[in-house]
Amino acid sequence: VSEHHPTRAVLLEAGAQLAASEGLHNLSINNVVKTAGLAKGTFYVHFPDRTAFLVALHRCFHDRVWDRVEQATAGVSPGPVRLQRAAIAYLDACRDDASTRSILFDAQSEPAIRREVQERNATATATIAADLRSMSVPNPNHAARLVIAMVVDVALAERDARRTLPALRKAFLEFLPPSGGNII
Amino acid sequence: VSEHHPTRAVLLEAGAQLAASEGLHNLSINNVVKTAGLAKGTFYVHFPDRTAFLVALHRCFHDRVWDRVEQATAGVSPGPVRLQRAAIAYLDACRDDASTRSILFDAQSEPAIRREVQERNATATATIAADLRSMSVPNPNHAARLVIAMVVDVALAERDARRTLPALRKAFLEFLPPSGGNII
DNA sequence: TGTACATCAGTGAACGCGCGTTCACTGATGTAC
DNA sequence: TGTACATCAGTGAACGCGCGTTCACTGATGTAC
Repeated sequence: VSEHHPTRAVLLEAGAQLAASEGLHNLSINNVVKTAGLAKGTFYVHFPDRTAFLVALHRCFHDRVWDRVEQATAGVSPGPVRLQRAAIAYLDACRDDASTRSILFDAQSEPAIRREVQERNATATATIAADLRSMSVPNPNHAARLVIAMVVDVALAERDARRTLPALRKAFLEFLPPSGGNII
Repeated sequence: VSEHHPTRAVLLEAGAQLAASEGLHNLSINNVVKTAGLAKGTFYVHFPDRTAFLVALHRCFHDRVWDRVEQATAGVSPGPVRLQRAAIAYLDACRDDASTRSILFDAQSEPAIRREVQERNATATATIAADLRSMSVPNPNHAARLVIAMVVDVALAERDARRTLPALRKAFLEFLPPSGGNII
């Protein structure tokens, strides 16, 4: 099975579309192939089982979002500016993606996805910790974890509101140490 | 159906026990009645459907935790001390309750539970906002929301670790404005 | 050019399974007279 | 005290349903000679 087979992409797109319409129970294989306009057997040509599909779906989502974060922070050295730019790029990306809640939050009730999220978060934690360390925050790794918790919460709130929530973003940025609040 | 019927309590206890053993899929009615040692029909004597059961289960959990928070903050006026005491009581209660992850986090993929959590969080937000307001935090309501996000994240981390994580708690308390870190 | 064969994405009927829910029934308890 | 009836928590077999997964098959494409 090629990693970039077109039919595989059709299945993943159908999955993202169903994830957008509230809830993990919509993400049954029956629904996915129906939405994709393919036979049920085709699903198993491209994915060994449902879990593998969910993991692939999550990777797509994360890659999409992470690309935007990297684009926004390319060439910026660790510090408060990079941290703020990363957060804002992340929030904008999540706000624009209708599958955010299902894939980022709900899907964590599947153990396989939770492991995946933890791995991805480890990368993000390291980056944010570098920013915080350069800002002389005492506990950079633990603090980074908490920053992620806040950003994810803002992302989910904005997704539910279907728009940017500037006051909430501002409150978040004010939680960051000293120099915060200067580039928004 | 009496609100405090003993058989009802047996069903809820069985539910809490199953929630403790990783995952919402364990919380099928089949499993609940098997664990409770009752016939399947008995379930429907006490609960109209599965959703109502999950909501009741969540209320039990929340009441248990909230009692401890109120006990820890009784008579303390709004401010940094009350905020810290509430957070610590909350964290201790969640750490000691094996069903924390399933009921606080995973169950939110059920719309009915999410509504329930949002209601309960509204109460908590109001209390925390009062504390923050007395500490002259600019955006008390939004800030309170973010404080909850951090506390919940710490609670889940401690639950997974099955122990208190003092460094993480410290990092959290240091995110709180000025006077923070003085009573731990 | 034509023929024989291999490959492999795609198909869809069929499978067993566990789920949530229903319902006619049981049997203990309480009440009326 | 004994009898008739009402109540209602508890029972468990049965229901239909949608799920994830399997598998023998199709048919288009590529390769060998």
